[in-house]
Amino acid sequence: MEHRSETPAFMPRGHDHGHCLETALDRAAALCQERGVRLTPLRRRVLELIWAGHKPLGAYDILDVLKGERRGAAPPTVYRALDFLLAHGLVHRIECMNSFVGCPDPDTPHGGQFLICRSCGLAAELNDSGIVSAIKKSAARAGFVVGRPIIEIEGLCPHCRPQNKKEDR
Amino acid sequence: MEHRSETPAFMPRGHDHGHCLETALDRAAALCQERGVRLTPLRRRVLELIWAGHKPLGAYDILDVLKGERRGAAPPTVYRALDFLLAHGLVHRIECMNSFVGCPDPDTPHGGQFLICRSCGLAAELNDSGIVSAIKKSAARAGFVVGRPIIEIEGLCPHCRPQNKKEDR
DNA sequence: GGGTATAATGTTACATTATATCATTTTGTC
DNA sequence: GACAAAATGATATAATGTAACATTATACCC
Repeated sequence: MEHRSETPAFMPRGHDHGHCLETALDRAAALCQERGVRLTPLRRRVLELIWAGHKPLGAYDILDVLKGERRGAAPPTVYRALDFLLAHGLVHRIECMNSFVGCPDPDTPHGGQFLICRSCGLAAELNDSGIVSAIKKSAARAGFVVGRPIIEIEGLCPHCRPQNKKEDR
Repeated sequence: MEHRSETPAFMPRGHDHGHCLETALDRAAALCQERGVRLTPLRRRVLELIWAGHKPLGAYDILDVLKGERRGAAPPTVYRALDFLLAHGLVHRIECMNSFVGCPDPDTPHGGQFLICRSCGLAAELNDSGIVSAIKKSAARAGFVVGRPIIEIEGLCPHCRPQNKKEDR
């Protein structure tokens, strides 16, 4: 019924983020290679900026960095790169924050469900078939055919919730 | 496990929308009375405009109408009324559309799940405990405490989906 | 390697959505 | 009526996103 990924949804506090970043960029390169599309330096850089952490990043946050690095960086510069990354499942858009977060599993197309901590701002992606099937079931009862479900769950992550019952850290 | 409301999620095509509107305004008035808050003419008017149909309405769509009715209507006029209506559960915000839709059941505070037709733009609210519990269960597994779940499901409504198996219309 | 079509990016302008701030008016209460 | 609080008016600006066209880079064919 439910899917368990190899890595925890919320990474432990002191985790080796360099590894996350490197893995993400390598997978992106491989995926673009396979699909015959180009991960240009700009697109790669935007992906890298988004993967700077596990907090969703706004388009204009990205732009602010790019402005210091490229001559004519402007909104379309960022939005076009984001369009590409979104189209290839390399990042997801967090609607309720107008922000973007890296996808840890871009190989198969999917929507994903997002846990967003209201305290520290971290976001984690789930891919739980139980949630999706509950939605499909309920929607079907209303005669509705589900396309893309947007699921963004605001709350408190394991690091920020009051009594920390989690073993790690 | 699941909740069935008395009215269907998507109203039939030729339904008596005047009834929806009247009911919504009456309930809003009663609710504000109970809570000792003021449903001023402006707030009531904004609610009425949102309830003009079952399609989510943007703040600036509302503003365009208000501009023809009041001297100094400006963005804050609308956003303040919306803040009030949101705070009292009279309307919901649809994040993925930057739009607002009337709540058919404002008496008890709730988030709701929204089915949004990509063809005709109609939106319908669900309140399915199965979806919510699936989310809570999956989130708990990640050590996450759920606050407000945002669930917006894009797809095709009973009127717009290809083979219409629905009895009504 | 040069020519050509396409993709990607640069550039400018503008559209849309939302908030901050202070002034004024209205309302409830004494 | 006087006063405090709430609501609205008014102005400006911030934040987010897109349209349109020019230029540059890349892939492909010969």
